[in-house]
Amino acid sequence: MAARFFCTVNYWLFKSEPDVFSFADLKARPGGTEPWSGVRNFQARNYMRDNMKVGDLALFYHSSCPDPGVAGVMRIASEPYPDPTQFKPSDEYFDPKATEEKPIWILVDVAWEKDLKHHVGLDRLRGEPALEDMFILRKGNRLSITPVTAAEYKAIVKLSQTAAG
DNA sequence: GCCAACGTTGGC
DNA sequence: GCCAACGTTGGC
Repeated sequence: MAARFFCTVNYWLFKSEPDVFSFADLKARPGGTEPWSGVRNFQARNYMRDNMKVGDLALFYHSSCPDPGVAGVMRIASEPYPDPTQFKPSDEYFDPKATEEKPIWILVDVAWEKDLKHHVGLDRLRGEPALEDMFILRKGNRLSITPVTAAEYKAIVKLSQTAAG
């Protein structure tokens, strides 16, 4: 085998309500990059703070909308750093318990990576045997950021290559 | 708008 | 540390 760095890529899934921030919105940002602000759940924060690496790939999932499902692929584009919205009293994500010295909420920048040929709807995710253990398909799951296995990621990209039907 | 399910808060 | 109450999420 040729010498190379052993560098594993991890896979993730990020939920967003497309009315608030969609995959198309991300793509339209300068450089296709956006700080993923507003996460106010400790488990989701910990994934960003402790487990993500620059270059990891993430599925962009549209939730709470007429056609929930995976809309595209993005890439983790920064190390974790404090979410600036926690410090701004005027911001809807302001947290009075957070200080610049002791921030509570952490984010990463994400960047548009690639479009998928077809949106992969929730019904198709649920119908795919390779995804039966997928985190977001488990009953009651509400986490906005979840890990995805390489096999799950591949299965979803494969589904995206064909239209629903 | 409904409701199941879950995370967080706060009284004790 | 328990647990009831509350707020939020997200599919339908």
